[in-house]
Amino acid sequence: MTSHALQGAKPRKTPVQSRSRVTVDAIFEATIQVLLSEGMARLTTTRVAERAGVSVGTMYQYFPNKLALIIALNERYLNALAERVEQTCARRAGHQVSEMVAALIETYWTAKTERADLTQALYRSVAALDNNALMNAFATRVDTATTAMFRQASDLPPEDAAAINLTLTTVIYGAVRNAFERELDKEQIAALKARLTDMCCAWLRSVQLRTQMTT
Amino acid sequence: MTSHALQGAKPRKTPVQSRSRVTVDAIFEATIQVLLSEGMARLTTTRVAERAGVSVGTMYQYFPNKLALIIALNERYLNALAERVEQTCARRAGHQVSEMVAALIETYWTAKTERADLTQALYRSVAALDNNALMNAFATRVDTATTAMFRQASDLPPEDAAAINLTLTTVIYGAVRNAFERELDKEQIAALKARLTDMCCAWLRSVQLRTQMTT
DNA sequence: CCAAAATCTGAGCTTTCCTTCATATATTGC
DNA sequence: GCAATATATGAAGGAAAGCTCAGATTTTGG
Repeated sequence: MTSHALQGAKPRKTPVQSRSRVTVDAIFEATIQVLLSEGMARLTTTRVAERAGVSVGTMYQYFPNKLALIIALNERYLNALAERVEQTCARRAGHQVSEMVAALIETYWTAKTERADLTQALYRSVAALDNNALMNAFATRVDTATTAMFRQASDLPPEDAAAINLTLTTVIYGAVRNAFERELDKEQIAALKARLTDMCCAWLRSVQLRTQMTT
Repeated sequence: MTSHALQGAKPRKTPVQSRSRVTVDAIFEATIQVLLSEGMARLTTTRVAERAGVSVGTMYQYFPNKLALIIALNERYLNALAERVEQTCARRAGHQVSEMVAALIETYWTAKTERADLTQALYRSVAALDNNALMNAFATRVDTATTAMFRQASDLPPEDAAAINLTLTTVIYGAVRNAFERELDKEQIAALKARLTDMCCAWLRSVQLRTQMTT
């Protein structure tokens, strides 16, 4: 089902000349703008093409259908996000868990905050896709990076990394998303971020205490 | 915008005879089934009516349009959920925060787990609506109940209730949702639930320690 | 400078689906 | 039993949107 869901979602043709690369970029940008101004329900191929300043036919030369366009847009965004998380993780090898958690939250939170409206629009567009594959692929990729990081924490038994990773990432990603779906002002958002970090660290300390006792 | 989004979403006619109440129930149940089997994208009025064993015209007698149907379905579900949370909250007045948190997680988690597939289908249907109003109304209602509960905790300064409530609910609701969107087996889900409770409690203890010191 | 390849165009075909309404049937109150 | 009211029907109108294709335009490589 997973592989089938992504079938026919690949670009029909890959741009080779520079003008077509410009075209594809324009289409992506137009998709974002339509998504923001009209919402997923009113996002049509004609509207996107019009906004991008190209004809519908051109759009269909690079995306076999509307779904493929939305999927490609999300892949683009998720890849960029995954790269940032991977960088963050790579830089924290050997540090303390608390630092790792803080860095992870920081990275994720900033990435989402930079374009909060886009973040929300994309969340919705994936939901409308009825397609788990996309998010799962991203989750797996990021999980690999974060688990590897936690395994190299200076103050954590490496064998606990996987379990701790699952808990932390679920809480962090979930909380961040929820924070953005509520309509909160900047202060509340900032306060939440600090408390989320606190909470994760408090839990980690309690876990560390427990493992010390049994040693 | 909020009020406008819900305009025309009210039932066109309220059932008065018992047979029509049966009809409306059948339509709701059919909507759920179509949502589960076909997904939001392929949910059409004809399909719903067919599944419900009524004609399209009948459906339009109670719901002015497709959107209203989806909204009504979600309202129904969210109201039931809100009631359960309110009950949970009412029963914990005067208890310790840790008990409150555990009860809140328990309630929320079970409600979502009972029909995990429906939970996910509804999450997606709201997303497709592009409608914050619905979720906001629910969030506000539940927040009132939980904040009131925390204000009556035996081991918490009442003035901290609001802030603590925001943090806890964001983390809990977010984490629960995220847990359901990942494809995890039952064991992992159960483990997550326990750790989420642990985490909230660990944080609360650290907050209590800090306020004790300054007193 | 020219042929081949790449890219672009957009009117229009087709499909899908929402919604209406004139008509028919069932229920209620008297 | 009979009017008034409530409820059900589903063919058909109409609008919206996805997608195609035959031909025009631009770029490239030699």
